[in-house]
Amino acid sequence: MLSQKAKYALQALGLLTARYEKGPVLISEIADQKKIPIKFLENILLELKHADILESYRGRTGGYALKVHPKSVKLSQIIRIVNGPIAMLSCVSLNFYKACDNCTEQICKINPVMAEARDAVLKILDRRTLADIRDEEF
Amino acid sequence: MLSQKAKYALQALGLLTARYEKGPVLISEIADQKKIPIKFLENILLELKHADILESYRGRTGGYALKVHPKSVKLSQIIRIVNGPIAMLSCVSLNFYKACDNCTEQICKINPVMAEARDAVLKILDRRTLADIRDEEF
DNA sequence: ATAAAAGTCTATCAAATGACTAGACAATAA
DNA sequence: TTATTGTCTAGTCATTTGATAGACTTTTAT
Repeated sequence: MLSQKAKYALQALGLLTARYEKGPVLISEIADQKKIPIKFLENILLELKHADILESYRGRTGGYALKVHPKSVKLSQIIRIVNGPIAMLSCVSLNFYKACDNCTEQICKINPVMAEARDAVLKILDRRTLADIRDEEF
Repeated sequence: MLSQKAKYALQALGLLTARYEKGPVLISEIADQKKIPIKFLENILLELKHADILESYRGRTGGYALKVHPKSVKLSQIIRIVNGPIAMLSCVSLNFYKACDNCTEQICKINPVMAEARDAVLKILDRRTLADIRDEEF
């Protein structure tokens, strides 16, 4: 399951995508609309900024905005930033690989199944972008 | 990511599948072979017994054995027992559904993507059974 | 200038979860 | 009848997660 943080991140990005190229949005506005604790949201947005997904402006007319085109950001990328590995086992992770420490056997039958599962999810999450979770406008 | 517990469960089941219809296997033997802390493994096997996947025998010739045919146990089933939901969001879970509490919008764009992702994993995990992760024999 | 408004950053906290352990108990076969 | 095996409840300990506090910096409107 995705963490609450990851869910919040996706919700915030849905809003920011709808506002793409329409000027920065206040953290407080996002927090209000999406019912996210504001200080928690601050951390999340900052992390996404550090990952070059968002850009921010300070001062009176400040706020957050998408830094790149919505279609250029895969959902898999977002999830990796705010939630970590997508694979079910680290020994099968493409971006966070780590060998199993108790896997004595050369031939593990679990590994290939989990690799299949990983590919199946990635087939979805690599094809879907921020544009796909963009908030409807009113 | 699957918990350590889930990983241990799958490893233990790989061994028990190889021993299917060959009499009960000691917890201590499984723990040794798979390098799993024995008391932790006890809990896991007990849980799988309560879920009717395993059966156990006490006393001198005791131990654990698969209760049903390996091909009749889907990996998705095991994961749900020892790890919980397979879906990335509870609002998209088939077996552990729970509505989002901060989802004010009628139309959530995240939900359908996560449903797709869930279906993609399940396509693998519903088709694979214990027979697919059965330990090789020597 | 300067005050108000915005994001930045570090630190902290409580609660939940995860991984594991202890130990008394119950059943069974030799 | 006793050694061996599983049963079960409870507890510990470390880590992660979700959330908060508050001082600080930057920016803009006046």
